[in-house]
Amino acid sequence: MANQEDIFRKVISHAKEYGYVVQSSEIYDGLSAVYDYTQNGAELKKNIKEYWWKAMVQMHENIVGIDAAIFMHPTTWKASGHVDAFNDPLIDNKDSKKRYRADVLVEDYVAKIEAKIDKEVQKALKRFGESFDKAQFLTTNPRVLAYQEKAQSILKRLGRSLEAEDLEDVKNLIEELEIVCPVSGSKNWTDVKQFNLMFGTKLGASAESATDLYLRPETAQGIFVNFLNVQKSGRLKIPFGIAQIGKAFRNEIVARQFIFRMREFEQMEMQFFIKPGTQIEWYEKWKELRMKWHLSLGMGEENYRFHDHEKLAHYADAATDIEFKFPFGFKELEGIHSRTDFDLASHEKYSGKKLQYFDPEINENYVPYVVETSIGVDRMFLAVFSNSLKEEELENGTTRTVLKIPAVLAPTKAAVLPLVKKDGLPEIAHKIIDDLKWDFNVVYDEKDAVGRRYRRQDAAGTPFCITVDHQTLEDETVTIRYRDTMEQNRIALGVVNETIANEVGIRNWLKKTE
RNA sequence: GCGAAAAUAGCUCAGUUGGUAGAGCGCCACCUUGCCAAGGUGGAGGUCGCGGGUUCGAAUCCCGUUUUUCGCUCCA
Repeated sequence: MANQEDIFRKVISHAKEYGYVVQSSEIYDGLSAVYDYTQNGAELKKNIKEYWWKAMVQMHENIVGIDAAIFMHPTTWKASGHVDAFNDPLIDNKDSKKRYRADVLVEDYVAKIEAKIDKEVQKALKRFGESFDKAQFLTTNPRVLAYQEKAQSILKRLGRSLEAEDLEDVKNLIEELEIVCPVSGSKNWTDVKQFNLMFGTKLGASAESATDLYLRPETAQGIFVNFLNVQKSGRLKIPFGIAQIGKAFRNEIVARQFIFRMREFEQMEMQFFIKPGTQIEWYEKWKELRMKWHLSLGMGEENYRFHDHEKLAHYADAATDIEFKFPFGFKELEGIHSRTDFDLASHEKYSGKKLQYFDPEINENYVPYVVETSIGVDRMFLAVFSNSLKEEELENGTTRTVLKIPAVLAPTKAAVLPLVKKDGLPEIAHKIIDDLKWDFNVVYDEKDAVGRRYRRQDAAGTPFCITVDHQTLEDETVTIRYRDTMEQNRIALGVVNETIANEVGIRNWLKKTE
């Protein structure tokens, strides 16, 4: 366990030292759970997104990509269920330090009253035997009636207070009912606080006329509200998918573990619209396809697993996570959900617009079902980065730090190194750079012994080093040195570009799982 | 948000009972070398997370605060 923590610490400090990730606003002591991607991190992130986009959009004739705005009409979030599901009134017990949802505490109390009613019924049943009329008993027994009245008045008051956002009254209610903490047994409560997991903001310059807006807590809704626009303009036939990459925002109570859980994060998701009744088939299909995508990067089959949800979200009828073995254990990397027609049907209801598809095969209109694949860009970044960082023991007893980022994703594809900085070697190296930079991110380095330069590129994650030496002057060949194996080959100057292109091309990587 | 621990140079860390801020690596310049890191010389870089207090004097003791890590809690 201590070892795991050490590894994670190394990952974080390596990310900083080699220009991948730093804490946001570091000079002002940072901002909790917000991180910036610096030069190499920005490239890696961009490459991850491109690898996903090409695999999903470019390689599927029936999937198109969109880019919806972060701001959306506020009603969107009522329709999606986020306004209700993301608003929790919470209260802490000062003695046990436990936190509860205030409404749940009250509801539990009511449940106890209902249990008492039930007990009365059981007692009566015993007393009167066969002739017992339960319905009549419930409407006439004075004790039961008193319980019922109490339960109802509590729930009414709770509902009223929550509706009016009168949190003080919710606390008063808890105190009046003398609800105790199940753990400490004490009535020593804090005030009730509202935790809204969506970030709110205002649209409109003046305060009076401004509209309350939310920063989107998921990108999916931008796809659902545009379902018909895209389907019609693209003349798309079911089954088809709409993909999107974009930022989402959640005001997490606890946001931690580096870039694993951030308040501002980026999602890559695809909503696949299908005929109702075919969802299981497509759900299984996408589970398989998405796992193949992950495995194509060669980061080790043993580092992935499916985790099926037992408790399903309000919108889903089947859900699984692809989990990855992060330095802190197996955690969710991607979610695959069968969302039914929940979202489109809900938007129909709230907007009053029909969001249906006319299926010419069966001559019928229907609200399509949806299977969603949703992966966190930042989590994917962390998966790639943490899995790539290795400390290797070499034969000569020394160790090397190497960042074995899959070449297709590596920020810098090659370093060009003159063996010495004289005899015209730097000039040749610069010429090679001038050619390669049309196609790849490349760097030049002439400082220090070449062995040390190799190690420097290893640690930065550069998969190839091209070295210009004195033989280059004679026969126009250079050596290419491979980061992962440390092997070198001598190749002709004329095939350098092609050689690298083969190694980093998306085609060759994605084909690995076909 | 609660509890615990931590914060000193870009990185990893040392700093004794409170007495003028250090090392290694890295970085920059020059010299030397030249195919798997750590030769030579010189140099830059820190008001010790921030604010307050105690003291003649605080990196060190006390209080507060911010950030990070771990545990709890939450996680559509």
